[in-house]
Amino acid sequence: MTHLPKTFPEKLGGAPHSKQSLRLWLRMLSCTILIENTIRNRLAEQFSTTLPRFDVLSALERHPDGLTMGELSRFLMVSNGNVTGLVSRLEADGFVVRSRAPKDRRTHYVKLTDKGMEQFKAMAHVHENWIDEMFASISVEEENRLMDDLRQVQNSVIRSNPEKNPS
Amino acid sequence: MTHLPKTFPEKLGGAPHSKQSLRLWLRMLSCTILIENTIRNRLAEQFSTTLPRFDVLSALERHPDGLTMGELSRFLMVSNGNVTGLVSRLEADGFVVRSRAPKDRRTHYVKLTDKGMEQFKAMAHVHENWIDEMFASISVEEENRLMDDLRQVQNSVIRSNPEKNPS
DNA sequence: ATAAAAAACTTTATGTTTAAAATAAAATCG
DNA sequence: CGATTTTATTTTAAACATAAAGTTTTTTAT
Repeated sequence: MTHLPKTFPEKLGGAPHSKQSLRLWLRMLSCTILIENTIRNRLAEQFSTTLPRFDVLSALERHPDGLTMGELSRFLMVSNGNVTGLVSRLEADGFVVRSRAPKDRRTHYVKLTDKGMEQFKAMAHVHENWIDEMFASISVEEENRLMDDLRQVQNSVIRSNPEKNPS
Repeated sequence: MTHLPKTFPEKLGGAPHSKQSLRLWLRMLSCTILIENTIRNRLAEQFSTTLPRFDVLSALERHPDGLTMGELSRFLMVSNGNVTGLVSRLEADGFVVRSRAPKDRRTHYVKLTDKGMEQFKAMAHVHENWIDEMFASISVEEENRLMDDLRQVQNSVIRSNPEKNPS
């Protein structure tokens, strides 16, 4: 169970890598949670904000022309109902604004306000330093290799799910 | 204060790997969310359950002697209050049992019931197949490399956070 | 022995998240 | 044109999640 036998009894026809993929997935997950929790704690301590709020501001900063609610939810890979609540709270705090599109009155465009941009910039710089610190003992070669391999994983996952990509 | 090496060339001149580490982190994150969402959707469709519930059952299956609430929350890397609610719901549904320790009456041991074990086994097999499918086009070499590199990342993150490891 | 501190867990308040249902506007079609 | 369908978003209800404060029990230091 924990140790692989010397003679690896894989079937010829394409048996998977035993539990190797599962272990890899669990390591990816714990690694991600570890980093996420670190960022979450520091955002709370130093900026009194939360990771989802930071993620919304970050997404909007990368799209200066604004995003619709649906685009935002797909970009962040969360449900659309989730985005509604987050944006409402951020709007109440003056960090973002919603505006209806003149053409299609169903769509709402969300944009950063000046206050939101300022707040994000202050956080982004520090946030990037946290990431740099956390990855400090990873060499550039390792980082490039990880980038490539993770891209392969993304492609593999998408390829394995032909019909619907999860929201 | 930190355990950074004495010669830390990036500290002086400027940006370390530029925004390379940030990009890597964002790719790790999107990759993880992609897989998580896939699993979440399939657990809902095929077993009418949720990922957090599956995670609890999975953790308990790996610890047949049971876990305390605190051990469980640390193992899953979630808050202790979160575990209380999850376990309460799972207990109400008959998948787990809580029992007080005779020695230390503060601690509650959580264990799988037979029903919980049966339910988990049914899900675990299918779950492993999902993972295998998602990683189908990743070679064994890539998987091993990713395992190693992600271990490096874990170590790097832990090393960068000397005082408190995030819960 | 007794008070203070620590540990294990729960509770509370707030916020996040999802799936599903509801609403509303636009596009399609007969 | 009017009916249907599709699209964009919001609302709802339940579950999930966190931090902080509270409860009970054990340990430690007087």
